[in-house]
Amino acid sequence: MAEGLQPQVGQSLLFLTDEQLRKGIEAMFFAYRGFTADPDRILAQKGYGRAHHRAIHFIHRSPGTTVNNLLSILGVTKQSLNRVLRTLIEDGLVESTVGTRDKRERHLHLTAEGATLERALSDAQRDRMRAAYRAAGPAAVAGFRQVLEAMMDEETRHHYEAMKDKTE
Amino acid sequence: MAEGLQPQVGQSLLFLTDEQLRKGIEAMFFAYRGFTADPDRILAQKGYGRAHHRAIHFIHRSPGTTVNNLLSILGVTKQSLNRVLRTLIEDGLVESTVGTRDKRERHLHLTAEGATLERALSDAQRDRMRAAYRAAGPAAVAGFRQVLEAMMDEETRHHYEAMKDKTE
DNA sequence: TTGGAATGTCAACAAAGCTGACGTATTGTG
DNA sequence: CACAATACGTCAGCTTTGTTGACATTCCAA
Repeated sequence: MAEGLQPQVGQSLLFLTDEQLRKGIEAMFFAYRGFTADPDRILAQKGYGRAHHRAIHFIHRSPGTTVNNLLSILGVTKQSLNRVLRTLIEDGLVESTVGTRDKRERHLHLTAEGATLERALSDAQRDRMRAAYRAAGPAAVAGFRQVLEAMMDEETRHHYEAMKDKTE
Repeated sequence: MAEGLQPQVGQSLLFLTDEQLRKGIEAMFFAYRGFTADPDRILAQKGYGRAHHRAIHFIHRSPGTTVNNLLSILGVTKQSLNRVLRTLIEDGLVESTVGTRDKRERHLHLTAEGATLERALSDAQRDRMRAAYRAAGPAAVAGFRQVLEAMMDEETRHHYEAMKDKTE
């Protein structure tokens, strides 16, 4: 809508045409399906869904995290998260312990069984990611990350940045 | 799980470490939320959801497409798509016409009102995309697309490729 | 011409999001 | 201390969007 109105400065803005943007949008849609396909298959066997995967991922990522913290990372309501956490705790994949400093808080950890599932899920997802990275090469990967980061909401980017340097 | 076992060839495989892959996975998760946030707000006002957006997008993209074709692009069941299409048709955003050659088929088009909503949705989504592209630059965008394409399922990539060159 | 394949519709159910209300335990503050 | 705020859990009820199963219509080929 806007691009057609401005003169192109050399060829440097060709990547910003509506057509290029539309392709990017569709690429994002189709790629995200591939991105979730492998874990989805594993989850379906166990009777879980993507919501369980997300909880498991971020508990693994930040062991001992509180419910509230998880809530703000996932961007869902506590009722919604609670439904998922309850089943994971009942099934013995997640452990919830009362906080020592603040007893209102619950600290979340994966049990051995939970860690096993986490491993299976992230192995599957990483395998595809690795294949894509390898096919595209390091320079493309850097660009990939740059664009994704620029696409995030301001607040979301803070969560992302905060976790970025944890283990490097 | 696998990376630690192989010797790194110079520094060229550093981008394939589990840690790098994990960051890519989280970037994908967080970015996708941003990617859908703007259209979601518009849709919520009108009482629609993401499924309506996807239908509208691809009908706009391929006017006259059949239900079956749309089905294979979207990767959902016909019953699920049908519910969405029915409301869009009832609300006068989409027109369904019986096929002339094969009367079993329905050909789908956007009405003027449907095209207006499509415009609003894709403007919003493109605005964010454009900002991200502009911030990252043309080289990063090329890499972004490369990695996304490599991440798609084989069959999905065919859909993507088929639509790629339609208007260029 | 008739039976099977393809296309699309209706019904009922499940996962996972949401809002709103409320209970309980704990913490912090005036 | 009294009381407000915080953290968490839960119940009820609704919405979106996916699923399977059953069925009507249409086409095509034996």
